[in-house]
Amino acid sequence: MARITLKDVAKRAGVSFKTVSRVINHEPSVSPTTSEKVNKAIAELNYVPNLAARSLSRGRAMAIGLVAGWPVNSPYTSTLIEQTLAESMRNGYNLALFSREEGIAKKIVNAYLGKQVDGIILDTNAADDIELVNQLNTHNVPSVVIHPNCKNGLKHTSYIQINNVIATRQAIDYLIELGHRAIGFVCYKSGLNQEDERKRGYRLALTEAGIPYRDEWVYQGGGLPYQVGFIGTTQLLSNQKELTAVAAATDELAMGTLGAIRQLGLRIPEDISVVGFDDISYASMILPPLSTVHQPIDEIASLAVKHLIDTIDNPNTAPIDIVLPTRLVVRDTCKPPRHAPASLSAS
Amino acid sequence: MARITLKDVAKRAGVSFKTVSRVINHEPSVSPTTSEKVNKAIAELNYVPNLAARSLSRGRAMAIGLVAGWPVNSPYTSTLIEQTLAESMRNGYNLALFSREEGIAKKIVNAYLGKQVDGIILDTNAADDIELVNQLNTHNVPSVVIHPNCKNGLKHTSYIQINNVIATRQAIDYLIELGHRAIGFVCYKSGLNQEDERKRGYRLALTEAGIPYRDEWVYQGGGLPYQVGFIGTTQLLSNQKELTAVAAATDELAMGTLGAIRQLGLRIPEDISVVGFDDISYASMILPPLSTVHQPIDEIASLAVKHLIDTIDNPNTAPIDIVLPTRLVVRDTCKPPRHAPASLSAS
DNA sequence: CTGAAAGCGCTTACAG
DNA sequence: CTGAAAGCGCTTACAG
Repeated sequence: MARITLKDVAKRAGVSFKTVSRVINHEPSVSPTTSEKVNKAIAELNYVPNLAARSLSRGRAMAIGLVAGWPVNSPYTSTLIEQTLAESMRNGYNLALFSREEGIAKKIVNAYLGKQVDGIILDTNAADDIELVNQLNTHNVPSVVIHPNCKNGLKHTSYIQINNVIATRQAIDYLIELGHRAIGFVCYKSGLNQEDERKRGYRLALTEAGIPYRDEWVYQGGGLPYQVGFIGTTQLLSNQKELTAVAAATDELAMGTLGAIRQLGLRIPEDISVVGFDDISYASMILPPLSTVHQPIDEIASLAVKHLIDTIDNPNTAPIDIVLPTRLVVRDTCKPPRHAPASLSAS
Repeated sequence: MARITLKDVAKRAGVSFKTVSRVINHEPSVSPTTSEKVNKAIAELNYVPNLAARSLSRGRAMAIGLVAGWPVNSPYTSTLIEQTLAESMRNGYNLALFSREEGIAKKIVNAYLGKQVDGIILDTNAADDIELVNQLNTHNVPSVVIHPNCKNGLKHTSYIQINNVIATRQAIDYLIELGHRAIGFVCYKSGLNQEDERKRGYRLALTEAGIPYRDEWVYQGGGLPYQVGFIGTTQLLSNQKELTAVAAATDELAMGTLGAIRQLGLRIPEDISVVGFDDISYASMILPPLSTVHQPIDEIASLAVKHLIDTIDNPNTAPIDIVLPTRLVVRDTCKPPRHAPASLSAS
């Protein structure tokens, strides 16, 4: 089965192959009759354009690259991949996936220079990528960075993120409005923005509600998400009997929190309320469904892809620096505490 | 910054551009002196070959496509993607991801004919893809199918899978050896091979140990994994007080099983033993770590990629049809039942 | 509205 | 061990 090319179609349709090219690319200047003839030939021959050839002559790969966080199979990363993939295909672009590894900066830049991808989406969540971002910028690679852990004020790079302080406050405020005053907080210990900001949000919410912040209410651990959540919650609830609610800095942590509460023989939400962050798909799939703060991964992904393509189409497109809103999703893990203090809710 | 090409390098190194091409492709017939000169020029100019051009002249995309299951962010699918990605990059191939959607068959075939990918890995787990597999085969697309739900005896298609009956028996046999006789089984209701085979494995293990199979010990539900596991286990344990262990047909189901057991005020593994299947990464990350049957996704992925590349390199490569072994992973969710019957273990 | 030419950056035979 | 030619299948200006 020899490859069918433009010329074969042209011959069959009785036109020049340039005209066929015009039809394929939907250029306006083709008479309906001709275009119909050509389309018929294309269908009969089952012709498919060779993208490599187009890529070469057009200087476009029609593919974008995604550098995702590790592990790829974490709920956050895999969802980001899923949504980025969907949006790319919707826009006629292929998605090439790259893993974060030794020498990735060079690999990415080469993929761009070698025209395998037209631009890069980089998820910096929980990663330190200054070097990589700088490289992309130096080589003028159209790129958008998701959840930047730092911004270098670069001219060619766009940023998309959420406000973790506000996000956390949405959850803690909700708990406070329900009447909780003794609220534990479980998070990772790390120097990463996300963790620091979420902890700051927790503290701020408490303080502004007139509840003094206490170090004993906060557990910061290192290790695997579920285990940090499980161990942290067990410790918090065993030592601080006054706690009526636990907020976990991520839903993955919250999974451990739920397990720990049950293990302690307590009920959710009757005895202890729980709130998470991120709204990973598990949040709504477990029992009881987890109340959490929704991080709009789908919007992030779709905005990232669209803006990247805009930048590819027109290199003069101004970079964006956008903060997307988060929102509280009330499900079944929160309830007023058994002995609610007389009207505490402020705003 | 104009693109740097073979010719620029050739000029700088003072050789013909053909020689540069030889050096890049590590062809043996180049004198060390020349090759050194060329490499120097490449480094100085920061030259990167244009893959689109190479693709065009070589007829190779240096990329393989993966059609993964939906949702992409399930533990199984995302891990498969992760491992396929790693192995592809290790072999110098890019990975293009495709989502299962309307018209995917045509899209995939076109990606191949249009030389965006050199071959396809198709994960059929929990999907009915006869049409797609047939299409790939008809168009001679090098392809390997993972977990085929059916095999058409096609000449150009390879298969990689596990034996779900044996896998399940490994788990149930283990429980039986520990002394359990009343073992519940939670699974999805569906006509998919995987479910049917796992249920058959459960039944077989029981029967061969001289334990009569009982329908009341099996829960088959539809819906979200965690919820099926949770509801099924709650129901099983509430109605069949004799049960001392629960086997879940997948680890995702098992997550729900664990939640349900705790909710009932029972302990794992003191009161109830639990075993899962698949060994998703969560299995070892939760508390208590889940005993389960390991499905070698990494081996599956790496074998799939390697065989696919072999087939791409040499179209006469004979298709493979391989069943990879699974193995029991003992962690902390199983224990002999409280009142173990006097020596039951057979083999 | 349509065609002939040149070129995208590489590689594959063919010579020498 | 190295070079000159032709071509991969398209597209981009340039003509008519």
